[in-house]
Amino acid sequence: MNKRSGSESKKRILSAAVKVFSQYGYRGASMRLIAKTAAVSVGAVYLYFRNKEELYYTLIKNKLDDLDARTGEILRDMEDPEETMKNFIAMRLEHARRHREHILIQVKENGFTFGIKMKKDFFRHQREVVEKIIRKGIASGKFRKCDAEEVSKIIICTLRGFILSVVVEPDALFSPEECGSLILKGLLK
Amino acid sequence: MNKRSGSESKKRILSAAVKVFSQYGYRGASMRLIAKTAAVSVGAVYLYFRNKEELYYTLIKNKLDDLDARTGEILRDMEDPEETMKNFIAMRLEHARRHREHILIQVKENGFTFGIKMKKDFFRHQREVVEKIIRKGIASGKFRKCDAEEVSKIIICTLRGFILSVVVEPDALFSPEECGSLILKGLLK
Amino acid sequence: MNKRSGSESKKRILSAAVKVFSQYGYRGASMRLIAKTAAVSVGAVYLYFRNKEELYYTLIKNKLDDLDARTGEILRDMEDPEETMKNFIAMRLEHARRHREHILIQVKENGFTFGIKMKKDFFRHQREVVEKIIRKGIASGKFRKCDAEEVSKIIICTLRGFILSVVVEPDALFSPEECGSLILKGLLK
Amino acid sequence: MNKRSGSESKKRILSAAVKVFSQYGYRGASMRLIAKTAAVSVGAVYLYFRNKEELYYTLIKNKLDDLDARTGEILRDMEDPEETMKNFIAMRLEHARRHREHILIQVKENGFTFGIKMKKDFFRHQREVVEKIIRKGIASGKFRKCDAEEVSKIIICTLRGFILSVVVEPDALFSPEECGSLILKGLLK
DNA sequence: TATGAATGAGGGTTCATTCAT
DNA sequence: CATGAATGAACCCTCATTCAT
Repeated sequence: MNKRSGSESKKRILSAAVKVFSQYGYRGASMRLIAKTAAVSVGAVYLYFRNKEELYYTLIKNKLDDLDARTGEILRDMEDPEETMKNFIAMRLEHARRHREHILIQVKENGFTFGIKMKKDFFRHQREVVEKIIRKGIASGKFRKCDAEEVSKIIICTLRGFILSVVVEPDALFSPEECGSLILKGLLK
Repeated sequence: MNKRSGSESKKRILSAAVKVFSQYGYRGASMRLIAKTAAVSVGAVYLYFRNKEELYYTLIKNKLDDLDARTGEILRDMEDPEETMKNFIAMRLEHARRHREHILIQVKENGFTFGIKMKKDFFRHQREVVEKIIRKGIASGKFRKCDAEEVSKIIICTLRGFILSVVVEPDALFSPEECGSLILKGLLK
Repeated sequence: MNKRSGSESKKRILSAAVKVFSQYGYRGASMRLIAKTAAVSVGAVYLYFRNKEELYYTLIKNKLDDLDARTGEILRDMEDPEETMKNFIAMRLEHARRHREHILIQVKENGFTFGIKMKKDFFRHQREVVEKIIRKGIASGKFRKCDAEEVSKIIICTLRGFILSVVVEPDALFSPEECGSLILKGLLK
Repeated sequence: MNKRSGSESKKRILSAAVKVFSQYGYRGASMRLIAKTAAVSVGAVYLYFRNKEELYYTLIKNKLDDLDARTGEILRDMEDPEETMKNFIAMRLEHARRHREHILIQVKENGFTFGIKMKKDFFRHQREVVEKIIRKGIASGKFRKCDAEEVSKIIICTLRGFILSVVVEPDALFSPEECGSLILKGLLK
C-alpha cells in the first residue's frame, strides 16, 4: 500500500497494539485487528516483531523504561522528602491517567508469563526509590520512625491501588493531593 | 464413565475452573483444560453450566457473596471505629490471601464485561461500609475531619492495592497490622 | 417417573419423534428433545429403538404401510376408472393434509440413505396402481390411448408435486377436484 | 499452502459445497468436508464466506437468479401460448436435470429458514409467469376457460413434482414432451 | 422397565503465523 | 519492504449413545 519508512510503520503498529491490547487484552487482541488499526498488512507486523508475544513485550518494556526515566528525574532533585514523596505519587498518578491504556494492558494480563522478570525488576526499583525517600524522611526527622523497607512495600501497594482505580474507573477521579495526604498523615488525628 | 454424585462433579468443576481461570484468565482458559483438571469429560462441564460465561460468572458470584457476608459480620458489632477499620482491612487481606486464585481471576478479567453490574454493586457496597466507619470515627472524635466519601474511595483503592499485591506477589508478605497503621496514622510524625 | 406399559411408552416416543423430526429434520432432531417431548427418559428411547436411525426408519415404515393399506381399499372396488383415479388422488391429498408432519419428514430427508429400498418399493407399487387404473380407463374407452407406464410415472410425479405443495404451503390450499380435473382434462379445450 | 487465484478458490469451494450440501443436506454437511472436497483448508472457506449459512445462501441465490434469467428469456418471445408453456416446462425440467444437485439441496432443506423470502419471491414470480401464459391462452381461445390463478398454482405444483422426480430418480427419465402433453391435454379423450 | 449423569467425537468458527508474489 | 491468501491447530459447544443405579 503506502510506502512508509520502516520506523514509521513500526511506530504505527506499536501505537495500534496499545489500543487493541488495552481494549481486548492479550488473548482477545488479534494480530489482524492490530494490523488493520495500524493501517498495515498482517505481514508487515511480522516484519517488525517476531510474533505476538514479542510485540506485547516491546510495548510493556517501552512504557516501563519511560516510567523509570521519569522516576529518576524526580529523585535527582530531592530536597524535602515530604515534597518528593508527594511529587512521586502525583507523577505516578498523572502518568497512569495519561497512559491509561498501557496500564490496562498490564492489569489485564497480570500473571501473564511474558516479561515477568522485567516487571519484577521494575517494581523492585520503584520500591527502592520509595524506601530511599522514607529513609531520608526519617533521617531528617520529618517522618516518624518505622521499618522503611516494610513501609515502602506498603506504599507501593497503596500506589498500585490508586493507579488501578484511576485506570479502571477513570470517571471516579480523586485528587492526588488527598492520596498523598492519606499516606502522609493517616486517618487519625 | 465414572459415576459420581452430581454435586460432587459440580464441585470438582468449580474448583478446577478457579485454578484454570486464575492461571490463564478467562480467554486463556479452555473448557477442555478445565474438564481435564476436574477429571471430568467436556460434556460434563456443560451438564452443570450452560457455557463458559456462566461457569465464570458462578465463580465470581460465589466469592463475592461470601465476602459480602463476612463484611456484614464485621460491621454488626462495630464499637470502636479504629478497631473496626483494622478488622475490616485485616479481614479483606486475610480473605485475599486465602482465596488468592479467585482474586486473580477478577484482576485478570478486569474490564471484562460479564457480571459487571454485580461487581459494581459489590464495590459500591464495600465503599459505603468504609464511609460508615469513617463517619463514626469522625463523630466519635477519633478520626480527623475529612471528606468521608472521598476518603472512603481512597481507602478502598488503597485496599485494592494491598490485595493486588497479596495476590500478585504472595511471597512478599507484609503485615495487615502495618497496613492498618499506615492508613490510620500516616507516614508523618 | 410414571410407570407405563411398555407399548404405551413406545407409542408416545413414536408420536414425539414424528413431531420433532418433522420440525427439525433428521439431523436437527435430538434424541433428548424426542425423549422430552415424549415425557420419557433418554434411556427409555434406547429401550425401544436401537438408535436414532431405527426410530426414524420405524416412523417412515409405519406411515407407508398405512398408506399402502388405504390404497388397497380404493383399488378393491374400482368400477369407473375416472372415479377411481379421482378417489385415489383425493385420498393421497387428504392423507397428506392429515399427516403433514410425516410427509415433511420424508421430504426433508429425501436422499437420506436409510430405508431407501422401502421407499422405492412403495413408490413402485403406487405407480403400478396408477398404471392399472389407466389401462382400465383405456380399455373401457374413457381414456385416450397413451403409454400407460410412462403416463403413470408422470401422474405419480404430478401427485408428488401436489402433495409437496400441500405440505410445504398448507395455507395455499387448492382443491383436490381441480387437481383431478387438470390431470383428466388438461388445459386445452 | 498452494497458491491459487482467489476467485479460483472461491469457485472450487462453491462447487464442493454444492456436492456436499446436496449429498448430506445443510446440517449433515460439515465445513471440514466441504473444505476437503474443495482441496482447500478450513480457514480458506471462511475467507470467502462469512459462515456456513452464507455459503449455503450464496449457492441457492446463484441458482435461483440463473433460473429467473432463463425464465425471462422464454417469456420474452411468447407467441403461441401452447408452445410457450411447453418450452417453459421443458426448460425447467432440463434445468433440473442439469443442476440436479442444486435442486436436491433445496428439497432437503425445505422448511429451512435461511433465505426463505428469496425462495418465496422466486416461487411467486414463477407462478405469475405461468398465470400470464394461461391468460394469454384463454384469451387466444386455445385454452379452455378456467380460474387462471388457481390453475397456475396447480401447474406449478405439478412441475414441482416433475422436477422432484427428475432429481430424486435421475434414472427413471420421462420425456418433457409427455409431461407437457399431460398438462395440456389431460388424460381424457 | 426406567433413569439421567457421563462420555467424547465431531461440528462451526477463529486466528497466529507463513510465504509466494 | 510489503502484501494478504492460505494453513491448520485449537476453541466453544452439541449430541448420540452408554451404563450404573
